Amino acid sequence: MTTSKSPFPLAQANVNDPFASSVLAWFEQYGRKHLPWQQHKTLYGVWLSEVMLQQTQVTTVIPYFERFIQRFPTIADLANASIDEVLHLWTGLGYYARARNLHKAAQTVRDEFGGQFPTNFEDVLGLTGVGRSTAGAILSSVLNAPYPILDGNVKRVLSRYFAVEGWSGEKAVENKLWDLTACVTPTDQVADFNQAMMDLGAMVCVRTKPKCTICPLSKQCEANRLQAWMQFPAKKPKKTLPERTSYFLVLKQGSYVLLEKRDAKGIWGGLFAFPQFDDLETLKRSLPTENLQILPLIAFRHTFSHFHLNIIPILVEIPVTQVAEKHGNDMPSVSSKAEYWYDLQQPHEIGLATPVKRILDELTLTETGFNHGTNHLL
DNA sequence: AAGTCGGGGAG
DNA sequence: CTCCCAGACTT
Repeated sequence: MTTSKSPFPLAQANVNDPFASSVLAWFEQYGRKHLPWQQHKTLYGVWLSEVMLQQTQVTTVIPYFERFIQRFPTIADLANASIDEVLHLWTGLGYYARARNLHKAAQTVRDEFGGQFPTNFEDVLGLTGVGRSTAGAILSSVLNAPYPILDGNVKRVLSRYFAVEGWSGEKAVENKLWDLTACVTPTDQVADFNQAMMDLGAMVCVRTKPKCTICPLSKQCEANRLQAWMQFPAKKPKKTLPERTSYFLVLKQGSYVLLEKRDAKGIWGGLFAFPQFDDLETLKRSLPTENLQILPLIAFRHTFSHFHLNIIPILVEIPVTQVAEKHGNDMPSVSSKAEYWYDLQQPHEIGLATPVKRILDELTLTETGFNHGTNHLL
């Protein structure tokens, strides 16, 4: 017999406590109950939604979730799919490590849990891409298991209600917020309560101009009492994003464009992208033959979490010869930097970063003649 | 503890 | 432009 003490405290409140009862009463009347992943709840569907929702707004996730579930109705379907197809369905959603982790975790479920998504907290937490909050969200949402959650919404509600000082990026503040969420989360009706806290944060206790007059917690909210909602939660210390410039080689021959598969690690990991260079000279030296026409397309900026990237696409067209018609349509192997000639007329389902997809879409418009040869990138 | 990972919604 | 979103992982 074991008394394994989890380092993660369970929900500790009673549903009749003022905090929980107020939140649950509000949820019954105003909470969101018709989101796609809330219908016919399954561990798989809620898991998928929670991963997609990491650092991503609900309205953005919905169409991705629908497409993903339709293509991969079960965990087995996901586990048995190729990573390229998974990344293809993730294209545009960002944070692509989530897709790679999701795919790997699906294979873990298949191989180590007999295809059944685990219901034990430690097992769920062990799946790659699933942290404490996501694990708690899944098990509480589907099974009413008594686990607290701590996402951006809950952090904001609790930071204001208890007037918590400091930025949640600091470990001490993070721990304090975890203690608080465990304290206010009831042991019953956990699914509704956790959903209610997120809905409150998303609909009432919003970042700017919170609707305190209609908030079920305003009577006991410390920030409201102090008339200081803007001070909570403390803002992340801002730093000016560094700026970089890259040249994208758009090497085109007929309807084919050269892409290469990026390393699994790093930015746009596992996606296909144009060969990327720090300067124009290096790009030119990489060209297969001399005397090819260099045509700079319109430059644009793409912003990541931690830097700005100025992108200068360089179009280089290789004349179509008889010999050149024989581009292999083989997908590159798993080796990094594998080359792949992307056919604008018959695009393969692979993962593409948004700026790459944008350029390819423009090329496709030109290629199909729909745009009468006007390239918007020019 | 700090840095790394996208892209977009909203102001 | 700024700020941040149902965060997790790596170093």
